[in-house]
Amino acid sequence: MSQMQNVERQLREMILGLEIGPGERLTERWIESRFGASRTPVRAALLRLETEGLIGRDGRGWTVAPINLAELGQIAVYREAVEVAAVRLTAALEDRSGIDVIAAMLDSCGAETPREEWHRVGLDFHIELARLSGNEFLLRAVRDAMTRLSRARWLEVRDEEALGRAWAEHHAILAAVRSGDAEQAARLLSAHIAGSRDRLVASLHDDRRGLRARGFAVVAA
Amino acid sequence: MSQMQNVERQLREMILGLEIGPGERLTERWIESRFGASRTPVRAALLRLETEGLIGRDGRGWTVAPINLAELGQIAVYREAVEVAAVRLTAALEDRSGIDVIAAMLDSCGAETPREEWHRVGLDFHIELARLSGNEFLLRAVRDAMTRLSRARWLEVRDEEALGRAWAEHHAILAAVRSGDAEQAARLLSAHIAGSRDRLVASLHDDRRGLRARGFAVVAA
DNA sequence: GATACCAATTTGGGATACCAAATTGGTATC
DNA sequence: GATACCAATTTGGTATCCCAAATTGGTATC
Repeated sequence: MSQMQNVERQLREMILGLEIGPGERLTERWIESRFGASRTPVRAALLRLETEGLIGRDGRGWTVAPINLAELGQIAVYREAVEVAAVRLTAALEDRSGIDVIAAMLDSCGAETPREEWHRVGLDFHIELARLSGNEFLLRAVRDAMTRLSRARWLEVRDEEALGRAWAEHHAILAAVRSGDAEQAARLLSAHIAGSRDRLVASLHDDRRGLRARGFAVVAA
Repeated sequence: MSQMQNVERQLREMILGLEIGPGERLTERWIESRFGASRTPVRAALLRLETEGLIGRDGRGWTVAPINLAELGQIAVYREAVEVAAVRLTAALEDRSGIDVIAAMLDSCGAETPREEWHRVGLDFHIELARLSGNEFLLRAVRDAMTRLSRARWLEVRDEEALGRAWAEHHAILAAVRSGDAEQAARLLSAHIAGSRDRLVASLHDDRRGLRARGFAVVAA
């Protein structure tokens, strides 16, 4: 594993895990000393994370991307387009057995499952569903969208009932795809994404003072 | 303009302009001497072009991305999803006057317009149409897709009739968007993209021997 | 006390040196 | 003539050094 991949992976995890807060300033020298790498791999990693949208340039200097409520809305539109396209492709496949693997992944979450696991499974559901389409670009788009949504979803206040509803909606989508009903799958997926977006934006909007108090930059919609 | 941006821009133009052929090997030292920059900005530029899909790693070393017919098919599916989503958004806008600017762009191409200009306008039409949606992610996706298609479209054998048909289809799409008929616009755009893909892949498939003779790596569908 | 100004520090951009792995070219052996 | 092997070269990965611009902190002036 090269130093650049090392720095990239660890820095991404720190950002996605909110160990480095949204809006925080980053200096190449700090990263250098933090991970024990020289500036060359550090800069390479920063360039890559920039294309992922996790960090951005702030004039001279680097900044962890803030939580941007308007952007979250645009991402929802974007992912709806690509996820629906992917699910339509998958529903038209002859072999849709990959669905069962995803269903098993959902079922691995129970009442005592830690919150981190729910979070990961919730993201992976959409990524793995897109993967079944066999289209690399749709998959990449969904993965990219989920990466950008990851931090916001982590900050979202979700009760037991919301988790259960998402779980049920996921299963309903899978059932539609399994039966080959592309229209039904598209309908359910669209509704799921729209509802997910509404709850997410509403939650962050309501909590924005608390988030800012924690040092997290939140850009209004 | 930083050296990194300089190298990135010039190298991108050389690749998209086929001055460096698909499949060709690149060494950091050659780029360094070619553009008079040191390795630091060269490496930064290579990392960025890699995320654009224009170059890739070939174990140890860099390779200009080959023309991949299977990939072109996947890109068509991807761009159909995002372009249709964008056009639906645009058709629902109150102010759709941006359409006229795009129409003027199309009309600036006439019988004596050089081929390069037709090529550029053909790509920009889709990018600018996506921009009207106001969704940054849809725009980025379309721009990315058109960048990846650019070299292949340049290699496509297009007769006068094909150019005229594309021009007419573009105008028909604009007319549907202007009238606010999202369904019609989506239908026309889908058909346009599918037809465009079929002609492109067929043309490159038929010419693949000639392309390989020119030193261009062509990966079969 | 406010402000204009200057020096010291910090920071990102770039250049260069070094290294290990891989490639290459030639040579000796059979 | 084919092949195995070794040295020289090439190449990407990394560390380090230098520089100009920007930021900062203090100081002198009004």
